[in-house]
Amino acid sequence: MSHTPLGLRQAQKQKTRQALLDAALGLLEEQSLSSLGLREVTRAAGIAPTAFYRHFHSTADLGVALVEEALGSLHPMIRATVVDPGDSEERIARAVGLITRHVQAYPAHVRFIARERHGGVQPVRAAIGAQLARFTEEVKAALVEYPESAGWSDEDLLMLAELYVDQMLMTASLFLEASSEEARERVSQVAARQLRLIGIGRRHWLT
Amino acid sequence: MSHTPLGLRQAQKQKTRQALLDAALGLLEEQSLSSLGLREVTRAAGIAPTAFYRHFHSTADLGVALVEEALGSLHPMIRATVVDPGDSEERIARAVGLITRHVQAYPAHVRFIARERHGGVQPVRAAIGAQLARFTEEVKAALVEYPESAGWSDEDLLMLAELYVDQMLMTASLFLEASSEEARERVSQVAARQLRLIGIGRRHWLT
DNA sequence: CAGTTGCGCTTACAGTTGTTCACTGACTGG
DNA sequence: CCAGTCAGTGAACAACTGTAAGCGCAACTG
Repeated sequence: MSHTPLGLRQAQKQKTRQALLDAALGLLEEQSLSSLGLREVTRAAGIAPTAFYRHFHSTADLGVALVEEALGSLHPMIRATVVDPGDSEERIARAVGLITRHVQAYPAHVRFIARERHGGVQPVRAAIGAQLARFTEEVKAALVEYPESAGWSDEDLLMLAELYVDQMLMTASLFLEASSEEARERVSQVAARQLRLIGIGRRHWLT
Repeated sequence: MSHTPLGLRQAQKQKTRQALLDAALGLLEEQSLSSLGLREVTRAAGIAPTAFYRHFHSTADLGVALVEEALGSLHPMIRATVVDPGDSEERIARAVGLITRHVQAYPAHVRFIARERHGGVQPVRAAIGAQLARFTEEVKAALVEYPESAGWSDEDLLMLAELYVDQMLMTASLFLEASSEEARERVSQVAARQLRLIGIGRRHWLT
């Protein structure tokens, strides 16, 4: 993303910073952030415990950075999906497919977000909430542009956008829990059906 | 619930057991189960650390017991709500009101469930999942009895029930985060709208 | 009534935790 | 080239953790 030339030193620093983030993400697959120890992370990252402070004030701080990493780069993708051309059935298939691929590509990130969204660390919850609010706002902005949205109040558009965002997250989390290929197929089917039902409600909203 | 006569001794035991559960629930307001220490709990409950083992194998075990306490007694209520008489608008108001009151009466329980549903302790996640699956099944069973459900496939009924259950939990969690009375009012409004939209989709599901 | 059960207690141990401090040595800018 | 910066180190700290062993004493059983 941002490639300011970057001296050798800063490059190394960002490398170990990334090592810390990766190590933490790995450890967080089977515990939550509030129980993640600083020493535990540095051990997994292969550095001395005290070096941790060169990068983060605390594990909560690291958590906020992880939120950025997991959700920060997702905004263009969201907008592209909702704004997609095609009839509603095609859009649904595309959205579900996109979630599927994202979960398979970054399972640990998705798990982290689902877990810490309601987790025990306030700043992290706040960071996730802020990012999701941005998503909702973007989805809403995309919805406005549809002809079907004529006559919709701002509040109604927002509640629909929230419904979509929550549904998206719900589906992603269900994908994580699905172990077999059949289970994942079922999650896809159900998610598509639910999106279809919401779409129907949307078309008939203004009686 | 179950009042087998119960000697003095077992009564005292259940009393300290409850003290442990209450203490844990209190501590879990600002952390997650995976970081909850056994000593921490016993300290808050006012008993010696080792006495913990008389009641639970581990904190994960205690977590499972908390799931039972939080969700076990909720089944009759669920069924009564969904099966409620009245037109759909009345039912929506009743459902939202019921969630509101439940969250205000047992905020810590609701927070615990929302937090640990995707939390870092597998057995607890499993216990919550099982209870929610029961809820879903009950909602589905209630839906079948509506005349509007004629012609619905089993899978469609299940996906609708899942949508309702997830929505219910989502709303409950939003209530917790809402600090002011206005914020709570807004959550109510949005939840009602979303249920309305889902209801519309439901009525027009079979083309 | 004696004998047993079992809840909660104290003491103890080995590990782990977050944080401090002073340090080394490679990179950096003038 | 040289003085300064700063990412990472190692040792040390008090505080904390889960768990084991065994005791006292009140509540049960027959």
